[in-house]
Amino acid sequence: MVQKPSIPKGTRDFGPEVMAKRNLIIDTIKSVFKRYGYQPIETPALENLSTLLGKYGDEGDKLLFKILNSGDFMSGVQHTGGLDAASLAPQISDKGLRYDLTVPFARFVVQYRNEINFPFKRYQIQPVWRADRPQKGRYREFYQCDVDVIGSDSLLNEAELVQITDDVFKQLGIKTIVKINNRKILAGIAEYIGHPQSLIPVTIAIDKLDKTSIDEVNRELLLNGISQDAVDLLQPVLFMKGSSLEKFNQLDQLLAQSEIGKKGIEEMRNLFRYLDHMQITLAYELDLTLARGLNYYTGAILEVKALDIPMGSICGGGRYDDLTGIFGMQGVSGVGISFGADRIYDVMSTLGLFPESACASTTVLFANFGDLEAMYCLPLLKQLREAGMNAEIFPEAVKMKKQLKYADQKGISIVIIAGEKEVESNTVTVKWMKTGEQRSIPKSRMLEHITSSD
RNA sequence: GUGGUUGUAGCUCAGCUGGUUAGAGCGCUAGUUUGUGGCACUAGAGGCCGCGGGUUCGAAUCCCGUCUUCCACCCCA
Repeated sequence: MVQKPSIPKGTRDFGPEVMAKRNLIIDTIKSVFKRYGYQPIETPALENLSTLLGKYGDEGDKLLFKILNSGDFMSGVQHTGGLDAASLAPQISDKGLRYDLTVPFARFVVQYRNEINFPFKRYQIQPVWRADRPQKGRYREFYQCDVDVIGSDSLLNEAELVQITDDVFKQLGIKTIVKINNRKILAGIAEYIGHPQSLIPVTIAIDKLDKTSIDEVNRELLLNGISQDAVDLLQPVLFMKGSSLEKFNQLDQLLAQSEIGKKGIEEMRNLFRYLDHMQITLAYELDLTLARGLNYYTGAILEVKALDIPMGSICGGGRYDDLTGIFGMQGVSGVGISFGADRIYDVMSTLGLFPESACASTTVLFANFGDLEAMYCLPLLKQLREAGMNAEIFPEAVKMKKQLKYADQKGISIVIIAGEKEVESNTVTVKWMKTGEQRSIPKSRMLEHITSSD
């Protein structure tokens, strides 16, 4: 045998059973998006590296898949800077695979700004690629399902996104908690502890609080040049207890001197007020330790975690005030979230949340007894399909045992048996696979018999 | 990018400190049942022991490299 074929690390093939379940997730998400008035767009897998680079921080840049230029791309290369990847890469690659859907969307908005009707509500469900090292719940190619509304500052949008996650995860049967925070509050906290410049290291450090100990976090803060006094000031924030409303009241005290902090608190108060009126059924809370790395967020940030299972966030997003500014269009604010279809799949799969019916593709199978009998079946087959039923005929006149086994494994619920006897008497035998019950029916009444028994 | 881990039949795995024809369960095929799936019984097929190199009289087993898997970190969906 030749060497077995394989696929690149971190990528996957999806067989029919897996696809059925993936589609269940994606169809659910899509239908919810539509119900809130979002419209679909798609963008190319490839983007110019210039639109991708610098949007996700240094870490993100490293994780970009870069595409080699076509043709004799080495001919014009200057290697005065040495032969290392860093100096060579910009010379031999000017395209890359998209890293997420938000940045391409910002590019799209700027590019078509004159044709877009603002506020623009769009959804986008496509794969993205990251040159990460794969592990559980982390792939190099995975699907994101993004909803964003751009061109509106209203916090109603943030609230709506929470409502959407509520709808999606309720429908899929996943118990979740939505963690909400605000970059402005984080900035206020950075001001409060006297390190307004160190917003990013501070947030990254406190983001780890749910993973490591408070001592670890404090150590990291000190390592990043935060003074001991500042770390001491931070402690009451990290240990803040109580309901979201109680936390707001405490923050009022702490951040009284910070304009941006007060703005953040006000935003969150309003958001939570909206949420109260939306009758959200899943849990949501203010979580001051939620940071999120993507550095384009400026306002609300949110993340959804599945309860009952240890897994990274299955959904995340936030408000970005100036993502389009990078592409030369100022003053357009957007907010959006991204559902991780692959992680949602993993969660549902390990929790056994997929309904059995998710896999059934065909409802009715006609057994094949030979050419003559098959021709007897063909008009009946067409009749079922026209009635909207998924039906097929077994293509070979092999033993019935084999045909029934095929039906059994494919989850087909009804088998129509029409052999010599049935052809002669102008009937069909209808067999229900689940119960084993079967009945002889005049062929003219087959359709109503099958549809009425559903 | 750093540290670790894994790879044996289609799948899940066993194979002790190197020693003859590499095993099990499930699945698959055929039969018991010439027009009846699941259950049962019987028989059978199926392995470059991830790939490449090395040590040895002898390697699935030891060593090196490589790819892959999974985990922790980093970061994230």
